[in-house]
Amino acid sequence: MSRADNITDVLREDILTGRFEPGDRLLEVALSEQYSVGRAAIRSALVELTSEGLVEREANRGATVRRISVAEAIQINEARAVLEGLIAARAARNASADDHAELRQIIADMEAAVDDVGGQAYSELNAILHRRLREMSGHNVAAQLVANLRDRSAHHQYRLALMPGRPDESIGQHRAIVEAVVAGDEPGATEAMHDHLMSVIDVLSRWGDAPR
Amino acid sequence: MSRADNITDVLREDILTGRFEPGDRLLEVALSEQYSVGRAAIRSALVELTSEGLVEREANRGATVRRISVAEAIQINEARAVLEGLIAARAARNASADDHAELRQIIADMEAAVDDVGGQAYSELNAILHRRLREMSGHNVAAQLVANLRDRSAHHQYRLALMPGRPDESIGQHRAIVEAVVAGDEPGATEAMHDHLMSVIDVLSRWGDAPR
DNA sequence: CGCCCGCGAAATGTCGACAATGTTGTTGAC
DNA sequence: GTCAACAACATTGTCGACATTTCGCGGGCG
Repeated sequence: MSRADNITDVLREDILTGRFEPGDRLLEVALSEQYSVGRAAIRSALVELTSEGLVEREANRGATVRRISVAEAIQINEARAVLEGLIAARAARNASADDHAELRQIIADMEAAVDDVGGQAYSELNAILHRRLREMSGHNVAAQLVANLRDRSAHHQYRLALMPGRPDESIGQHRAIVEAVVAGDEPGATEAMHDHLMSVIDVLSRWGDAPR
Repeated sequence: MSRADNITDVLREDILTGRFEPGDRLLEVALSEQYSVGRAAIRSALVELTSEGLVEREANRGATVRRISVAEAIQINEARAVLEGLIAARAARNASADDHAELRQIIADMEAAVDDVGGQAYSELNAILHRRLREMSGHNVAAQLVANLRDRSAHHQYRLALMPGRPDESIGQHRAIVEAVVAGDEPGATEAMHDHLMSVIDVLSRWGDAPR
């Protein structure tokens, strides 16, 4: 431990990986000791994470890990759907032949990982695919917004990855996205991406407010 | 002056209204004296505005008002286009009869303001229309993202409003948006909003890199 | 017995001073 | 005359102490 370089990234990671759970209080002095950095650094990190939507701060009452309702998670993924639709279109326009080969390889790896238990490998490949598409799109503004939205719904996303049979359902959608991108079909890529995220939203809304 | 309540809002406003111009240095001590608040408050505000994309900070080198290129302004408005498309669809779904009347009134006011010199009145009505649509949509996530994107491209937006004949061009698009929303036509509202912002992008790209 | 006031602990907010870092201007040798 | 090392300055980053606010607890009063 004890890297004072960028405490914000460390704290963000610890929130995303579940080291802190939604609703947990984030006391400045406690974090200050825990990460062995000054309280000022912690404050700065909390301000930044607040405007990223990961932390909630009330005046004079401290900070907590923001609790994301299922309804909000749905909205987040709706926003993702349209933004990633734009990204997919740009990826279809800009991707090189090398990019096409890489995307096809990712799909092949996904097919191999579909039957893995836990879905760990598939989940990572899913993250890689989306990230590479963002990079290929060249659309920095949309890419950054999506990255943030992904973080904000990370907790729900994690639980979703655990659903049995979920990889089976999404592999076809991923293949459709890549095929449209490789074919340079911009509207097709947008629509395929849209369909993919709509199916995520579908699962979320089926959850309603049952578990947890 | 001298309101220490929320220095971030004051600073943001001063940047958006051109009190500080892109590229201007934002020295902590100078701002601290100018607004009569502690340096800590200024630091906090700068961190927040940085993650909003309005301010740029380099380690040990200070903060400046972020310079937005025309290319980035185009990306910002592309992202806005898809997000506001989502918002328009939700507004079409959720707006009440009172909302419909209010939207029609705004369009009527716009028609009356089209010939005003300077475009000041029209520009304000434009802001009101978009803001009300965001509120009617009930889609908080998209609404907040769009509000931020609007701030980030405010400087270019301002110059765009000065273009002669611009209100004439956009009034029809605004009318189409409102008509689709009032009719409850979700895809139509999305498309009308998309067309509207695409015409903004069109003007921006025609600018290319000529002026400034 | 219940309500209200006030005290105190805990946490955040603020301030000032100092350390670290980057920048600029100057001096001196080649 | 030019370039490099150095010194003075300006600015951010960090730390510690103090002020302020909030909330819980308990005692006193009706």
